[in-house]
Amino acid sequence: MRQYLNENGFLDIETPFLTRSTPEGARDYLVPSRANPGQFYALPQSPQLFKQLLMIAGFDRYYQIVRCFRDEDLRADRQPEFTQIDLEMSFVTEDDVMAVAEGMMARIFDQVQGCSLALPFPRLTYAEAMDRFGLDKPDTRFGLELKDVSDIMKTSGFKVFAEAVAKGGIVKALNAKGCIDFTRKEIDDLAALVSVYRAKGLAWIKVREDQWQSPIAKFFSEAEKAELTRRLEMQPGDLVFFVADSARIVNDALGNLRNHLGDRLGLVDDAAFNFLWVTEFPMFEYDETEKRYQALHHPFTAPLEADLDKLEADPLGLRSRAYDLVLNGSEVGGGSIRIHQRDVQERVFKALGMAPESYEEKFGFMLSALDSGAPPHGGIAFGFDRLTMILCGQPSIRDVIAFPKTQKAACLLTNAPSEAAQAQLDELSIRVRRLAPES
RNA sequence: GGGGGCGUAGCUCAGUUUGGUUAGAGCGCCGGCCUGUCACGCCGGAGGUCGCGAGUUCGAGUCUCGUCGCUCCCGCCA
Repeated sequence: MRQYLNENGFLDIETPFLTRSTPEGARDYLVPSRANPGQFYALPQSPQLFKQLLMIAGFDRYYQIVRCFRDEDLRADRQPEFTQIDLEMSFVTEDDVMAVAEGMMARIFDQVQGCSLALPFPRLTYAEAMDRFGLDKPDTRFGLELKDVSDIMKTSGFKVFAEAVAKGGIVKALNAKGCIDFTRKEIDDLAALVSVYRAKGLAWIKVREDQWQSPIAKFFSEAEKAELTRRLEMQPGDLVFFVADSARIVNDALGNLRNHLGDRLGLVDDAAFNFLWVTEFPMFEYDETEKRYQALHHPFTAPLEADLDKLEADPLGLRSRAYDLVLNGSEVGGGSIRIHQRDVQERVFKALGMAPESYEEKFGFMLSALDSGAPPHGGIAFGFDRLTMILCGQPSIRDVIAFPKTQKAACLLTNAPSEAAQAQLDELSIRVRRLAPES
């Protein structure tokens, strides 16, 4: 990686770990400042602003293999401290960043796996990924694609489907080819699986030679059946699943069901490395709890030029110049072309519900840097641990991290975290509140 | 914050459903044999508070309750 990046004119530059907390994004790890009682540093979630400032300062190709910190709950592929291969380039477009990323992946896979990757990697827009796979990180090692059947179902006699469409939701289907022998219990178990993603049910049709065996088939007209058969390519022996709800729930449920079935039916080639770019992510999503828009990627991502007028008019319809690198259904990298104009950056902050005083206080240094003639720039960061995990064929990120944290973010070796001595706390002007033993 | 799984020898695990004498296997370890295959073979051996604590029972690895830990998932992860 270093060789590749050095050869391509990238300069390795370190950025601070003791930095300031930023409002957007994951929960920060805070570090108390002894010299400034009552004040705290935050460990960086990524060197995002620093690398942008480096671009503005004239370093046109930067990289860093850097530890990042996010205080969120752990998963099989998530540690609270993790390593990114972080890079940024000036005067570039998506294509330039992707080409560098592809070249680096090709080098890594050639040297580590001895396999040559086909370049360039396929690209899929976010909209198409969601439509066909239900997830923004589709595993393209197998088929089983989802099909939207909302238009057929909106007038059907099956009220659950028709009403879901009437309320602005969708109905999608997944044809599990040849799975007609699934037992009632197995189907019930799959229904339980999708209920985790808030799907209220899992409808199904077993396609027999002469008829459909299904709790819902009786609600469909002959015309509807014919159209379903055509669109879902239904053949005798097939088992077709349906979920109706909001688009978010339907995609989440069927997308995860698809991955489950792909694995269970042995459709996944373990030796394959399927890379895929997902592009044109939405700029914002709506946070129901906080009642405001949130950046899907981060607030410094440039909106798609063609959508710029939606920034105020239709924030949810606004697409961004963000891209993710997906490998075998796992997000292994993500980046974007950044905002390099102050007025656009301010409009984005405002769309996020931040008042000028607020963003001036938190990001004033960034805004004034943009004022000083920022070049168009963009970059990407790869999850090094996650990439290594996949390269090693391991199911857990802990398998490739020395001294990993447990799921409760503890280190069993050193017994960290631990209580601090009173003298240390005194120096830091920190008073610890004891939790009540029972509550 | 919520739901599930697991905790038995140094390691990986079986045994728990239907409670019953000395709790098993593979690998590893120790000793011996073999000795032109010191990552082979043969023989023998050491090694376990069955996570912890209560309870039920004549009797608990097995059942009940509690507790601790690990783990997977949902939420969360700009």
